[in-house]
Amino acid sequence: MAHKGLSKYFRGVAAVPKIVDHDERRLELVDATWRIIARHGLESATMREIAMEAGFANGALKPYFPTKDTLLEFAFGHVFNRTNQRIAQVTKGKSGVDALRAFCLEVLPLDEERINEARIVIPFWQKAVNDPQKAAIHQQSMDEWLAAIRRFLAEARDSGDVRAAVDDSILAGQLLNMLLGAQIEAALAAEGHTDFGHAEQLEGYLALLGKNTTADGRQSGKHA
Amino acid sequence: MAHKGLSKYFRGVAAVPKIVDHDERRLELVDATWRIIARHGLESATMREIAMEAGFANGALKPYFPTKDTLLEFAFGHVFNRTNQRIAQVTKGKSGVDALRAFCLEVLPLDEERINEARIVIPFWQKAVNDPQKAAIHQQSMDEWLAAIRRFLAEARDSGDVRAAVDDSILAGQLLNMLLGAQIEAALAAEGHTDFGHAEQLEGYLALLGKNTTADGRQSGKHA
DNA sequence: GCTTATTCTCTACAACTATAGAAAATAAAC
DNA sequence: GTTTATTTTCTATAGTTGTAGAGAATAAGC
Repeated sequence: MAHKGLSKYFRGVAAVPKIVDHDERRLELVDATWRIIARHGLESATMREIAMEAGFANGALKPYFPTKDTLLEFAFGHVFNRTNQRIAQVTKGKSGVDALRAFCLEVLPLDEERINEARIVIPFWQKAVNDPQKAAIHQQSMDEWLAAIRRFLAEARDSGDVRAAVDDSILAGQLLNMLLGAQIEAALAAEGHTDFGHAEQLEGYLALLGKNTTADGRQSGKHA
Repeated sequence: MAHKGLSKYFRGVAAVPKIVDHDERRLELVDATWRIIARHGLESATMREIAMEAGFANGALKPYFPTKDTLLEFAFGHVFNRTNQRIAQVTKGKSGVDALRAFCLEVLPLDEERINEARIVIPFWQKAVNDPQKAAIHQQSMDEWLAAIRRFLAEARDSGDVRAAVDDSILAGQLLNMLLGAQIEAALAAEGHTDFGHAEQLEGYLALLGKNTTADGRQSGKHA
C-alpha cells in the first residue's frame, strides 16, 4: 500500500523526509467522501467536491488515489472494515445468543452514525450490481457474517437458547437478509427519523428461535 | 397524464388524428429503460442509450417525458406497480398463511425476471436516499405491504397457523426486511446465479411462526 | 396529387466530468 | 538563506451529459 514510501533512503544525501503519511491521508479522504455521500448522495461525490470537503483543491487527490474508482472502492471497503472492527469489539468474550444479539445490534442502523453508513452502503450496492469486483468486497463480508451467525447459533443451541426446528444455515440467511433490509428502511427514511423498531424486531426474532408457544397461546421460555 | 391529448377535437376542421398512443409509448420507453438498467446499470441509462434501446434517436423521448428525472421516476414507480399487480393476482382468494406465502413468493427474487427487477430497484433506492419524492413512492408500497402482511398474520392467527408470542407488527417488519434484503443478495450475485435458498428461508420463517419446539428438541406442529 | 397535424431525427450547446500535468508553494536539512 | 524533495494549486483538455429546437419525415384526410 505504501506509495513512493522509501525513496529517501535510496539517495546519497539525506533528503527531505515525507511530510504527510499517505495511508493516513487516504483515510482522511475516505472520510470526506463518506460525508459527501451521506449528506448529498453519490452523484454529488465528484473529485472536486471530495477534495474541497477534505480541504484541498481539485487535483490534490491524485497522488493518493490514481482514479476516482480507486477512491470509491477504498472508501466502500472501509465501511465494511469499520463495521467488522466494531463487531469484533462487541462480540469479544461473548458467545451464543449474547454474541448474536451484540452482533446484530452493531450492524443494525440504530443511531445517526450507522444510519449514515446505511446511506453510504446503498450507493455501494448500486455500483456493485454491475461491478463484480465491488460485489466481491460485499460478498466476502457477507460470508464472514454468515459464518459468525452460524457459529453463534450453534453455541446457542448447545446452551439451549435456540431450539427452533429449522436449519441454522437457513436461520442465518434469514437474519442476514433482515439486517440488510433494515439498512434500506433506515437510509430511505426522512432525516431525523432514527427509530424503526429494529431492536424490537431483533428481540422478537431471538424469541422465535428459543421460546415455545403453547397450544393455548401462552408463551413459555426455555425452561418451560 | 394525457399529453396534448385532445387538441384535434378543438379545431374547426377534422385534423390528422393521433398516430401513437402516448400512454402506451411511455410504457415502451419504461421497458427500454428497465432493460438498460438491468443489463448495464443506472449509469448507462442515458437518454441517448434509452432512446436507442427503444429504437429511436436522441430527442425522441422529449414529447413523452419532458426530463430524464420524469422518465426515471415513472419507470421506477412502474416496477412497484407491476409487482403489486402480481401480488393482487396471486393472493386473490387466499388468506392467512396461504396468502402470506403467496405474497412473499411473489416478492422474492426467485427467477430471472424478478432478479432483474431487483437490479432495477437497487438503483432506485440509491436515488431515493437523497430524493424524498422517490422515497415516498417506495414508502407507499411498503406501507401497503406491511398492512397486507399484518392482515394475513391476523387471519393466520385465527386459523391457528400462527401462534408466535411476538406482536404482528414486529413480525411484519421482520418479514418485510427479509424480503428487501433478499433483493440485495440476488442483485449483487453473479449473472446466472438464481438459487439463493430464499424459498427455504420463507418456509423456515413460517415454521417459526407456527410450530412449537418442545423442551427436548422434538418439533411439534399446530395440533401438538 | 395536396394539406396539415404529428412525430422523429439531427445538430447544437452549455454544463459538468475525470484526468493530466506544468507551475507554484511548502517544509525540512544544510 | 539555499537546496531539494514533496505537496498542492491551477489551468487545460477530451469526453459525456441533459436539453433545446429547427427541420425532415410521416401518415391521414381531402
